[in-house]
Amino acid sequence: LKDLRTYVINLRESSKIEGLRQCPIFDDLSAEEMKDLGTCVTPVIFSKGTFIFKEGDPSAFFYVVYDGLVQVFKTSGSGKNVTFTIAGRGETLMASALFLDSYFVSTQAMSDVTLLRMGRKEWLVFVGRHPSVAMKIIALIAHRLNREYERVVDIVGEEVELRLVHCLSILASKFGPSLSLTRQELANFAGTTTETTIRVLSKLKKKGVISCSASRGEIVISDLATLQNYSM
Amino acid sequence: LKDLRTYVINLRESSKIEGLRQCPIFDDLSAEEMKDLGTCVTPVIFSKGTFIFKEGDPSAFFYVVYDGLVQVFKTSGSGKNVTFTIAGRGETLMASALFLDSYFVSTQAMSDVTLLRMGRKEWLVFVGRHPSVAMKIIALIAHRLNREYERVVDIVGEEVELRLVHCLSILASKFGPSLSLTRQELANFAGTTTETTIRVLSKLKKKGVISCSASRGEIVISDLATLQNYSM
DNA sequence: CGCCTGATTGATAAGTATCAAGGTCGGTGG
DNA sequence: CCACCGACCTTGATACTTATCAATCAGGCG
Repeated sequence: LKDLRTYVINLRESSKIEGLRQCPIFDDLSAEEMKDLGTCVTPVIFSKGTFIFKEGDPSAFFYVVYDGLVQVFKTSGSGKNVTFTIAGRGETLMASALFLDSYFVSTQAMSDVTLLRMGRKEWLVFVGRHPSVAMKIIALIAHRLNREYERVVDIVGEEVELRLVHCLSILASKFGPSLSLTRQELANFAGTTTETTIRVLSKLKKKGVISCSASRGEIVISDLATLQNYSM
Repeated sequence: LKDLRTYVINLRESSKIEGLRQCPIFDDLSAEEMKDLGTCVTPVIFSKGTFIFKEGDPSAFFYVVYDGLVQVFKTSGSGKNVTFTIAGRGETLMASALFLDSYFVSTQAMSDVTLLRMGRKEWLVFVGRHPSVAMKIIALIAHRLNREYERVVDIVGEEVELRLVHCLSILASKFGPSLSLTRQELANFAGTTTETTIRVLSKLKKKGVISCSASRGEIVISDLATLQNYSM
């Protein structure tokens, strides 16, 4: 059992519903509707490092993160990984991909992760019956799209230093000032190399923006305000 | 009247509906529903070079391109433009932005352009009443999002040459082998400079992938197949 | 204690942007 | 009709940013 990397678990109905409530796309649903939704949903655990799905897999399940962190990324032709987002509690794993035939990104558990999942068919039917959810999904992807547009502008127009600062800023406003990330993971997120990331981080450390205690897969941001309107 | 850069025109109801029909998000609507939609829509002309809306403007209108080409882009802090897409007949101009408070990209007429537009409020009500449209929109943005993800992977992981080839490939499969673009416009699309674009194009010309007749704001792709599985 | 992963630093090379200078085409106005 | 002007294209030389390669260091875990 110990080696099993993915397994279904039991969770009280109330916990499932509470988990779903974390997800803003369901904000407009009544208690009744949430209860219905809860019955369609199965909790699943993926242990650290497991792939939840891979790019190109047929899109079979809708997922909401109940607990843990999941990395969402693509791998380039030359084998580099680019991380697009790190999903935490209450976030969906590409809710929009279910509207296409296959997933267009890969997802991997960064820690042991509990997810709530639902078959694609049921999900599509559910969304079709709840326009409010559909509209929230649109708003959500619009945000994502904008973020990617900004990332492209950043990569093309700005220097690595600024890009890394933006990434840190995004991550810090989502997860707080203390980030559990290796330099490698941050590099993937910013679309650069580990070495360059390290060099920039030391620079930022000198300027006092990030803390010196940053070691072994941890980065601590001491001055978020400075970080956010940083301009080299 | 000649100097007026934006003006409302009249169009027969049947033409409006025909224009809307070009847009795949309305595929599932009945003739009746299309007729209703048609009455909510106003045709507007923007002359070449005019901005239809700018990044940050409150999102006031939903637009479908009836005729002409529209550039969708963002401008970086350092003043560079990055083009995300070139919208032609039947395409929406960021249908998803209407679900946020403001536009997150700018749009500019690349030629004289006729658009069909509809107030934001009516649009949101309409989508709320037609789940099929909402779901098509989700699928559409999912595609867009995927394309941006791919673009990021390209920029980070591949060389300019390959990136330009991808851009040409995308444009050619959309607009045919003969593209009316200046090198500058292509450069913005690929996220590089005019000079680099030119150098790559001459290289491709030597290899016979694009035609020599490519001059004065025109690029002719002679061998799309080779282009599509090009690998330097 | 030794191994393995992640962090760090330095030297070097490659890819592109930038800057500079000309060339070509098309249109406009005298 | 011709000459000029401006927009676009082209080419070359140079500089800068960042990736790559190589080597070392540090800490946790079996």
